[in-house]
Amino acid sequence: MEIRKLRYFLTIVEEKSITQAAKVLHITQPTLSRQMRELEEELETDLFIRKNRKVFLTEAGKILKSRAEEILILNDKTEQEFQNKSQELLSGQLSIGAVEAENSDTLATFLEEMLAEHPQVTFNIYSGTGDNILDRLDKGLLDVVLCLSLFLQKNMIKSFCPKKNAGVCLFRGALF
Amino acid sequence: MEIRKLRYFLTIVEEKSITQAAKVLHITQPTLSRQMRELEEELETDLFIRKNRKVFLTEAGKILKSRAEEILILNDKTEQEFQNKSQELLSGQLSIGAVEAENSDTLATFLEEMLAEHPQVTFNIYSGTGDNILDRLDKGLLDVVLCLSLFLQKNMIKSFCPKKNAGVCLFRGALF
DNA sequence: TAAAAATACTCCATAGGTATTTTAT
DNA sequence: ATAAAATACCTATGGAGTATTTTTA
Repeated sequence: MEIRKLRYFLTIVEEKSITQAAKVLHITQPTLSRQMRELEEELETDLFIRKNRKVFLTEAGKILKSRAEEILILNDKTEQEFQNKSQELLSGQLSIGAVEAENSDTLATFLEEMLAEHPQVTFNIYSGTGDNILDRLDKGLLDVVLCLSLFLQKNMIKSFCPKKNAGVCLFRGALF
Repeated sequence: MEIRKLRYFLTIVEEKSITQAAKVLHITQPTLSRQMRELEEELETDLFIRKNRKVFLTEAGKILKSRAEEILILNDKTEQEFQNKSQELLSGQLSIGAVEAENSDTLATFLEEMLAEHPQVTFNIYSGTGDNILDRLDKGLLDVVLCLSLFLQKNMIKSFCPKKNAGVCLFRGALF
């Protein structure tokens, strides 16, 4: 059962005619007729009753109609999402401040994930004492500050990501 | 965006490897690789980062993962529904009693819908006075009695379908 | 160097088209 | 008689395979 056939099916339901639906879909009537026969064979059920030069739904057809509507709505919303947001992915240069060297493992993991999630992002890493980092932060030189949650300095950390209890903290942007 | 490609995509996510996913899907690695490139081109987005001989999801890939899961669950449930219930459709002979001739329009509409919904059902129509119909009903000769709701006789009607306020009433079976 | 992914082709299944027949009003 | 659906047959797109090269740990 493929998306295409479900879309063909729903168009026929809307147009109440295979010929009319074929016009809407910009395919020929025999192609559409055969595709629907294949869908019926696939589901081992009749979906339509041909009567009075119109197309009626069987009980099974009505069930498929509601299911197909759900599936197509989800599908189309997903495609929309990618059409609209394809260029909204995070990109650019990110300046990261790491408090001391003790959390280099966390930093490595974080970077690996970031690189996988945001391939267009490049990084600058700054290491230093808490005061040093805080200073750079004040001057707007850092976008992200990384530190172990045990050593979180409340006056320094404005937002904390609860998903990662090792303590990845963001100041600018909205990564999480 | 077709169901098949979404299924391929999710298998790669689960297996964290194109080669491994290809084995699971019983297709070859180059086929799967090309299908995913096509999906990426279609959505105009990178979905994977190839790193450390493993496959990581990009941000866009993570979004598609959750959407694809929803779509495939719906799709598979629908297919299941048809596999299991293909022969459970209503069939047989239905005896219908119509109170007088005044609701022939309602009867015609009802029959048209029934025929579309239940192609394997054949009908017998009995027309008569309320008493006449009630008599046939008592003898078990009628399955369905049709009448206008204005003229519903409470002692006669055991169940009434609220969806159709014209008054289509069922005694045996469970059409609604 | 070894394992996985990407490329370059070839093949074929099937979506799609044209011409025609069948069916039903 | 006419309009819609079905059937038969042909074409072509793209899904799938084999062989090979490229990449990276």
